[in-house]
Amino acid sequence: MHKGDWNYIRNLNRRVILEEIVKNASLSRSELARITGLNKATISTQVNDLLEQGLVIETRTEALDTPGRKPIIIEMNENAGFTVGIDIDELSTNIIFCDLKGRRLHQKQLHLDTYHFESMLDELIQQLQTEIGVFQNGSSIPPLAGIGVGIHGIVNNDSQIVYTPKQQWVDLDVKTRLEQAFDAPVHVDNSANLSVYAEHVYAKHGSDLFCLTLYSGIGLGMVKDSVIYRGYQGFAGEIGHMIIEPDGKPCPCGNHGCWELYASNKAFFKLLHESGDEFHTQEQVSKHLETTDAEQEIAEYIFYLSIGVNNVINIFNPERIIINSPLFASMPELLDRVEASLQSKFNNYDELKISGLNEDACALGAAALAFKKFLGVHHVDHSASFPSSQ
Amino acid sequence: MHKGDWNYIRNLNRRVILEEIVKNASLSRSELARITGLNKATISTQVNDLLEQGLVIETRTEALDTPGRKPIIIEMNENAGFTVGIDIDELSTNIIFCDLKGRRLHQKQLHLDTYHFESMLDELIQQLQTEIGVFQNGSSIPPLAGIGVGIHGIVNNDSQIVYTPKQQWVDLDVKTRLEQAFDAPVHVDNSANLSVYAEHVYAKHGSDLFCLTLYSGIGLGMVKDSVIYRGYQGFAGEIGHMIIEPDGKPCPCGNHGCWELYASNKAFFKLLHESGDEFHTQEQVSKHLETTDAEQEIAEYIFYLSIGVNNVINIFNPERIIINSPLFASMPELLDRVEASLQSKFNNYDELKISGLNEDACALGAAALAFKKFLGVHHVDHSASFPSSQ
DNA sequence: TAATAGTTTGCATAGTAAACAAATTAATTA
DNA sequence: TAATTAATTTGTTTACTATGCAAACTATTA
Repeated sequence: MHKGDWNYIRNLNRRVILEEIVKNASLSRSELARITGLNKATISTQVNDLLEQGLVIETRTEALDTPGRKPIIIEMNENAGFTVGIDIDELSTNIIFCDLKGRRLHQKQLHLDTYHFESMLDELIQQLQTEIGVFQNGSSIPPLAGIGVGIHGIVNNDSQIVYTPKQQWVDLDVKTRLEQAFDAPVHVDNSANLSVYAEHVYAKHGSDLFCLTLYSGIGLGMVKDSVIYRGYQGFAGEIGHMIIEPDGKPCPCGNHGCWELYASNKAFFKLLHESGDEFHTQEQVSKHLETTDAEQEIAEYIFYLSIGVNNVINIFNPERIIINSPLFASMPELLDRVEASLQSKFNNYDELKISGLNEDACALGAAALAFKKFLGVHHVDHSASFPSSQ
Repeated sequence: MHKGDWNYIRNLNRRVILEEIVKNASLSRSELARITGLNKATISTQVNDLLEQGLVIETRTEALDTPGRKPIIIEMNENAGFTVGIDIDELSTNIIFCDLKGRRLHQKQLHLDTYHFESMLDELIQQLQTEIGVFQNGSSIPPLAGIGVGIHGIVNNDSQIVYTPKQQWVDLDVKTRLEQAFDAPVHVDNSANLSVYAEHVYAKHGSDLFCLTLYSGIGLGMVKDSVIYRGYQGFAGEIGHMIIEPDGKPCPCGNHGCWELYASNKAFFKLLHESGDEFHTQEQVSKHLETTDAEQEIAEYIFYLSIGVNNVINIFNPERIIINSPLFASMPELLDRVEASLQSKFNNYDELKISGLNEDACALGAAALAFKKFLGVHHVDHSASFPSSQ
């Protein structure tokens, strides 16, 4: 708990005002005063400061059919900066540029050899420099406001990579290297954390939000009161290694019967494989399922997935759970079967839904994190501007 | 996010100061200034306000062997109030009186017929009035500062009882009745939440704390940054119904293989019963185990308990987990066996320990909650005054 | 005398209320 | 129809206030 002096309260109110400007695409000073409860005079001084800093701009409105002076609209200055979100996965690296209104400006998929960390990093920096150069087109307007990086592994609370199961990275520092290369603040976090953060930022805000990412493993991201839950050392969310089958399949983690051996997307592929066919992409699987009945495999998969979802619900009583999974994206009807399996009396949640962000969630969340840090706000609400390519 | 004005900042600093006075049994104004970073003048005005309100008192110190003026010690005024914590369980109701320094003043065990809610409440109110009368001895000094109530069931965020599995209470209001009877604020919460809160308040503060209560069921209480995690509607922590054995034993909740069917204290009793002997109290069990080898039952119990503990660790990456269990209280050596079973690479926690508060945790937490609300602080640290009977 | 505790005084700051200025629509009047 | 007036809303200015801060001051004690 921090002491309060006039500097503290000034920053607090600045934050409150900025958060509203971010949330509501167009606001006048008097609307800000109404929404925040702050005095009109206070709003004026604070907004004028933000104008001087170039963070926001004034624009005119269309004529209104109400009497009285027309309001001057305050909005984010798009030329004040842009953010970059990077999702470094084993096989492909997803890069998304966003403007300060949260809109997706540019996107690129890189294919880096992630097994050699240093050369991957060199390659990433070089390619990113090219992309930024093209985007800024010679000038340096808008400037780079910050970079967010998602790692599929454990990242501690100081943006340091602790461990990644796929590449076996141990204690590596991507933050410092990128900060030196781009002279902008870099924030690194676990991909599940950034995915849920993206869902949080681009969806209507509730008190809490949980996001299950089902790919080669299972990740759980949790947002409570706009804060990502990271655990004591940033290790939270290793829910894939929740044991749901004692003496079950052996897991590289050292235990038996971990959830992700049964309910990850990879586990589903394996189930199909055991029944004969081999698949490597979701498209192949979807096509296969159109013509072939795989009721038994699907039933088994849903059975185990539902066990874990039941557990998450009983532990957290979440308002909303979002499932980010290629399988569910292509077969949304499976969701009903999961919901039907949640039979416990104590299962209490408000909404279970499928992600609309899918594979881009992590990179978008990374960009949103960079944005949040750049502005110094606590809450980012970009629900008004869904991050389409346009 | 609230706006900041002079009133906000004044309360903020008042809270910071009060929290330090609560935490450190004896502090002078100048020490407060050093600790909080606030100016000496600010401390003086704020402390003088607290003195006027009668919340704190000044006492003299012993002679120090340092030069300079002796400090005036500020401490909580014990005559400013006392709190009551009530743990309403199926068979017995535990009542603890605490002073404003967190010390246990008085304790009483009541045996109420909890199956008839209304008559239980009448009886409770009457007995409590007697207890308070005896304690205050005719006068009304110290006054009753607040009452906390722990319920073994689901309590929503408005202190309303939603459901208790044992007594089958549904949608009942204990708060209003007690507030009318005692003219003091009443706060109701789930017993696992209050138990972890007690551990938090009476232990050295860390960033987070998790407490597993193993009695007839299993409860999980979570404290993060001094805030009890309650979930969306206050239903969080129903971890006893986490499924750890698919198609396992049937549970009244509607599912199969819930954790508490395998790892609650009751489940251990059942295991022993299945092997021949029947026990009803922990003393009987402890005595039995002194003479009889029950290696097989213990091994099975530890096996299932460890699965759930593994899951908690992987989901939360907690700093500390506390086990509150009659079995572990009488056989602390079992803890090593649990720790030995946590084999996952990802198991990351700092400390797994056995509760020192045991059956009193809930009532102490209830009293601490009442204290917190009474003072209007966010953090309560009573680690200096372990709540012994003296 | 030196050191430490605590108070007093005057100042700086940022928010507030209220008055004011500006801009715009709607109604009224010439 | 055109000009005037009223009403309404936005945003700024001004005087004021509460509170924290720094520094000077008083009090107390080895």
